[in-house]
Amino acid sequence: MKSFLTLIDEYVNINPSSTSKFKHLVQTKSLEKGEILQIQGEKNGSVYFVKSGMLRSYTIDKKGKEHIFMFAPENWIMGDGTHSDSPNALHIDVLEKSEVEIISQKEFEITFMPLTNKSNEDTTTSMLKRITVLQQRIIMLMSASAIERYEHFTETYPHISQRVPQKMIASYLGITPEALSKVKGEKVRGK
Amino acid sequence: MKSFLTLIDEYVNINPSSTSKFKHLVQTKSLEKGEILQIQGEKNGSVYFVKSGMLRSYTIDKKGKEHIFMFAPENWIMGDGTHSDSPNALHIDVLEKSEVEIISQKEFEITFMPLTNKSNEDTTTSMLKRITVLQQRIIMLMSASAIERYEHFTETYPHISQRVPQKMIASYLGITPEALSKVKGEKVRGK
DNA sequence: TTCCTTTCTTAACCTACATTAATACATACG
DNA sequence: CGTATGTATTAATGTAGGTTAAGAAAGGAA
Repeated sequence: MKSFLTLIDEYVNINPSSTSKFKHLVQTKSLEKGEILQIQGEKNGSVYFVKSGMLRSYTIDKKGKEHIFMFAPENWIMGDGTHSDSPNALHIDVLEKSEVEIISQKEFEITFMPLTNKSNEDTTTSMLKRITVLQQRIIMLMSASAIERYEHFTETYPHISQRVPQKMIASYLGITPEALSKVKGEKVRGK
Repeated sequence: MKSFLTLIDEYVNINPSSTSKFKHLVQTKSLEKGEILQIQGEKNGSVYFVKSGMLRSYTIDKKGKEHIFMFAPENWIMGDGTHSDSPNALHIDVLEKSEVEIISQKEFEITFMPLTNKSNEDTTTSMLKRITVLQQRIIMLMSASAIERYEHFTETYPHISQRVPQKMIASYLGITPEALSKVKGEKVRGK
């Protein structure tokens, strides 16, 4: 995955006339662990390219329970997933001290995505990939047991599973930390 | 949602030079209930626009259990969701006698999607919508009980829930038909 | 280092949903 | 029409994972 500014540079090399038309859309920022970037239900959505560190997105349900939707370590893009004029579906916050590039969701959709569609096929392809990943997650949730989902997660995202607390992995998998600890123990011992 | 041929017509009106360059990509077909259109794991993926009737997609897990992924009634597009050169993630078959427009997934990605991106923003927007729907389904699976998911489904897709057998709704929700029958009964009586 | 907070584990008990099986009902078909 | 096949309901029993609670381990800050 390329950063926003990288994609803009590539585009500007091809269309030098538009030199600084795009760069001001993107803001580079340092973020501290614990910072809250956006709130579920509000409308100030942005899209983040993570240069270093890690972000996460999550929902809080009616019973007050937190469900992690995704993790975004370096070189990932994190966004709300909904359209820019509907309220945010997700909270987004910072898990590790991070460097990010930020663009408002509206500009991302209106200005940035059409631009990348012309200079390369990146955006469309990455949306297709995203859809595939979401599909697989749904299939997992419907058909696999807690321990199977855990093993799939650690195999698919080893770099993430080693960096976040286990209770967050549990939240991503849709189970409680106690249940995860239990099934892990059962597997190691008797299986 | 517009049919493939409608989108091609709109494009050809703007670019008359390309008149019959695209139409031969799309095949219109009548399908009988029970026909199997594609098999999980194979590589002959197509994308279907449903003019009438209904299709469904589903996986079969290791234990042989079927999990319905989505229903596609008239004016919906049904596809595998994966990239054209990876094996199909899903089975697709026919729930009701249907009329469909068919395009191979490869042509859909290479020829058709770029075309619609130029003539209108339809494809990108509809991919964003698709992502939103998948996200909501994941959140539902992680945070809502069986009866809550059932009610959400019947409210969101009343036209579908009245046309398919209840056991298929259960399969879509990720529970057994027996469990669905039970929670519905409990709700009607004591609540 | 020491204290404090967060995270992990274990265990007892509880609940939502799965499994199995029997019965009733509906639909299709020869 | 009657029989076969698919669908829905109900009930008995099983189980994965939730809840609660407490102690152990690990990490952070002064």
